[in-house]
Formats: sequence, C-alpha cells, structure tokens
Amino acid sequence: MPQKITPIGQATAESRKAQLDRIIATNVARQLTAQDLVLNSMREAILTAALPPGTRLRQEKLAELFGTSRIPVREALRALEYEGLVTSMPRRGFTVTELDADDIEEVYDLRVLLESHAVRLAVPLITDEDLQILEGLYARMVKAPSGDEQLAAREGFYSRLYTITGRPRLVAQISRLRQEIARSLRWPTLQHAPEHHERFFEAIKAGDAEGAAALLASHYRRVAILIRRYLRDASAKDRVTMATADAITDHPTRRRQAK
Amino acid sequence: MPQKITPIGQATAESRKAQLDRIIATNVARQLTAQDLVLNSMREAILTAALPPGTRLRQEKLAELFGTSRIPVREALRALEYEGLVTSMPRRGFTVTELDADDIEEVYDLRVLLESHAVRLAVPLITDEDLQILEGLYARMVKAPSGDEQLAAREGFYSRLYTITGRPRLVAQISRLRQEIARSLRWPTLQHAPEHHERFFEAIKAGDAEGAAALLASHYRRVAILIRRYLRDASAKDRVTMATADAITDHPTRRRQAK
DNA sequence: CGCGGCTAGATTGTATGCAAGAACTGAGAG
DNA sequence: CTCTCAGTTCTTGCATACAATCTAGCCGCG
Repeated sequence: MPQKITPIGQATAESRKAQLDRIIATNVARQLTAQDLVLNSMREAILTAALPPGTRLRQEKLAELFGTSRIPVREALRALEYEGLVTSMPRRGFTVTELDADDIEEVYDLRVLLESHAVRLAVPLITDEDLQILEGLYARMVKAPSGDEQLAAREGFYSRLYTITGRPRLVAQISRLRQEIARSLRWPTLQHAPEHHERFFEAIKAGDAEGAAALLASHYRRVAILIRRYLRDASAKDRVTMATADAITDHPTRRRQAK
Repeated sequence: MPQKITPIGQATAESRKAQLDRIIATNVARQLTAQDLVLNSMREAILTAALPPGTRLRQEKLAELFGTSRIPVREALRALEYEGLVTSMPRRGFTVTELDADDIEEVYDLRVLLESHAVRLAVPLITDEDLQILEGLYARMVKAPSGDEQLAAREGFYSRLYTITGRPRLVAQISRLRQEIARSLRWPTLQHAPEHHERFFEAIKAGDAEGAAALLASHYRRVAILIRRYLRDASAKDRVTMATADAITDHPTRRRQAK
C-alpha cells in the first residue's frame, strides 16, 4: 500500500489553527449563505493546507467553528467531496483527501490530455480582444510574487485561455484537476518556472497550437516527476505532522479502505 | 440563444406520472437510506425522461412524494447537480438540466478524447482473466434486448474495459459524461449499432489499441451528428410537451441565465 | 392601457432535537 | 498474550419548525 504524505513541511498545529481562523474571519465578512461560507472557507483551508491531508472533519466541530448548524456543513462537505478535496468513508465521516504518487500521475496525465486539447481548440479562436486580456493576465502573472498570488495569477491566465474554447465542461474539469493537486504546487521544490510560461505564451501568440500543447505536456511531465520525487523523499519524515492533536486538526486512525 | 428541447416525443403527462410512481415503488422496496432512495429514483426518473428536461423540482413536493422530509431531498438534488443531471439557481431551486446541440457536441468531443485515451491505456494491460470477463459482458450485451437493458449491458462492458486502466478519475469522468447524455441514447434514431461494438471488440482482442480508438472516435462522431440532427428536427414540434401542468412535472418560467 | 411598487403567499435556507447505528473501550475467557 | 463480546460513546441521518428570501398578483399612478 502506497504511503500517504502531508505536503506541509514545518508548519505547526498552532500556525495552522491561526491560519484557519483568519480564513474564516475573512469569509464571514462577506455576506454569504452559511453553506457558501463553509464551502469557501473549507476549500481555502484545504488548499492552503491549513487543514492538512488526512484531517478528519467532524460535522459537529465544524458547525461550532463556523457558528452554524450541521446542515450547511454537511452540504458543503458533500460539495467538496465532488471537488475531490475531501473523501467520505461510509459511516466514518469525512477526511481531507490524501494523494499518493499514483494519484499525482493520474492527475497530471489527465491534465496533459485535457489541457493540450483545450489549447488546440482555443488557439485558432483567439481574437484580438482575447489577446489583449491575456497580455494583461500574463503581465500580472510575471509581476506576482511567488506563493499564493503566483498561483492565483497563473490560474487566472490559463483558465481565461481555456475559456476561449467555449466548452464549460472542459474548463470545469481542468480546473477541478488543477485544484486537486493545488496543495502540491505550494511545495518548495516547485517554485515557479517563468521561462516555461514565457515560451508557452510566445507559442500561443504565434498561433502555434501544436507547439504550445507540446510545451505544456513536457512541462507537466516534468512537474509530475518532481512531485513524485518529493513525495518519495518526504515520506520518511512524514509521520511528525501526525502528532497534531487539535480537535479539528487531528488525524483518523491510519487505515485506508481497499478499493 | 439556442433552443432547448425535450427529448420526449409523444409521452403524455399521465404516462410520465405513472412511470415516476413505478420507479419510486421499486426503489422503496429495497431498504435504503432515504437519501439514496431519493437519489436513485430521481436519477432513474431523469434518465428515463419520466422527469423531462426543464422540469422544476420543488423540494416540498418531492419530499411528500417520497414520504421523507426535505433534508434528504436537498442532499440528493445536490448530488444530482454534481452529476450534471439537475441545475440549481441560487434561491430559485432546482430544475432538470436541459441540453442543447452545443452541449451534445462538447460531451461527445470529450468522450472521444477520454475514451480513446482509456482504450489506449487499457489494451496493453488486458490480462487473460480480463478478457474472459469482457467476453462474458460482451455476450450479455449482444443478447440484451434493445432499450434499457441494452444500455446497461453496454455500460457494463465499457466501464469494465476502462477500469483496467486503473485510473479512477478517468473512469469516473467517462461515466459521468455518458450519464449526462444517457437520455438522448433512448431516442428512436439511435437504436443500437451492433456491428460497431463487434468490430471494436475484435480490435481490442487483437491488441490493436489504435484501431479500437479510431473505431470508437468515428462511431461517436456519427452518433453526435445523428443526435444533433434529431434535435434540429424535433425542435419544431417541441413545444407541445411544455403544456404538462402536473405539480411535479411543470416547467419553470422559460429563462436561462447568461454565463 | 401600460408600468412600477407593494403586499401576501410560496419556497428555499437554516436551526434544533432525536433516534439509529457504527466504532471504540475494556473486561473476561481461552 | 490474544481474541471475543458487550457497554458506552460518538457520529451520522432524519424530522420538525422557524426565518429569510423570492415570486406573483394586485393596486395605484402616469
């Protein structure tokens, strides 16, 4: 059975708890339905690893945390399950999804397939107006500091590009896959490869769909390998993070169901 | 704005209601959680068009119909939304998803992409045991009468084949797309093309992944065109079905949100 | 006669509470 | 020392009830 690892290196339970509170606070500010509040906060918390993989999510505790009843929590968890961020084991509740090397491989393989397809569809359809918008988004991406803003800017640029295809399912599926492994993208190994994005955008502007698709594929294959290597190296010193014993942030008994 | 049409030709409101009751009765028989009862029944009802596209789904009425409270109904609807079978507009409730020609095109385009990929991955991995199972499923598919059993048998054969890839996301995504357009597959135009499946299976058995993928792609392109043609022809005499005014089966005000 | 605001009804969103069932704990037998 | 089994605790699943919001119809005004 493959090892599951937590992507967080040195983060302490306290810093995670503080981060979680901050996320909730900013989301409470906006006037949303309770359900969306929970959904947005949980999503952000999971993606920033304030809730690390394997965390068991108890409805009661979450409801208390958000100041709501369990109903909106249940529905938000259900939604997150379909986004792939949490996993429900029947009668054992919800846990934050853990990814192993096989999952990484599958996700990147699908990303290559779908994003190449999207690029091939999009490039011939790009209008001057699209190009202007993409230029703006690209500039923002270049300027953005590393970290979360980098990720957000990249997401903005690429999803705008894919939207040009006019295929909502394709776009949704791509961003869902992207989100599934967004946690891995915060690892130190992977800090930003600006030259890749630059060459990619050049190909796009040149109308070279095949070239762009090829660049994208080779980039993703490389990233996938880096992540897998990191996973392997990290799995040894993994167990430390399991000691966190906050009411929300604790881990379930380490058991995986066979599928 | 593209016209949305209902795939049902001459079905009356009464026959649909009867069908719906039958579905519910058979599902009540099995001992399920209320939520699964609602989920299964609704899914079947939508896929068999007992609940035609555009039907507005009122939680209260559905709860009464199933003899439960609104909570399990809500959760089942939410699940169906992620399966693509129903659409929710915030504060305006749920409706059965309507598909237009563009949707059909996108779904089939994605199916070609994903299923070809799955075939290419699966074929080199097929073991003797797999082949034996596939033979059995294929035989059942050949024997199955047209209609729902045909569809189920086909689903069984193909999803078993794709499962060989060992890629849960790929398999799930394929069956989700399949389900989205399952309603269209019941139209009279599309009654079964056994020769396609036979040639496909021959290619699989011969280990010819590329050939199988090509067959699959050309078949789907053909089906997509047939469906689109049917859509166009049917859209004229569509409006009749909108007159149905059952409490469950009525349509919402014909308005689509721009995206 | 058409249009816009307003009230009443309908419908969704959420909270509380209870019951059924699973998972854990610990004691006792082998 | 291990395995089994019952009691306890925890968690989920569901029903009822209330609040917030939207929709539709009506009335008054232009």
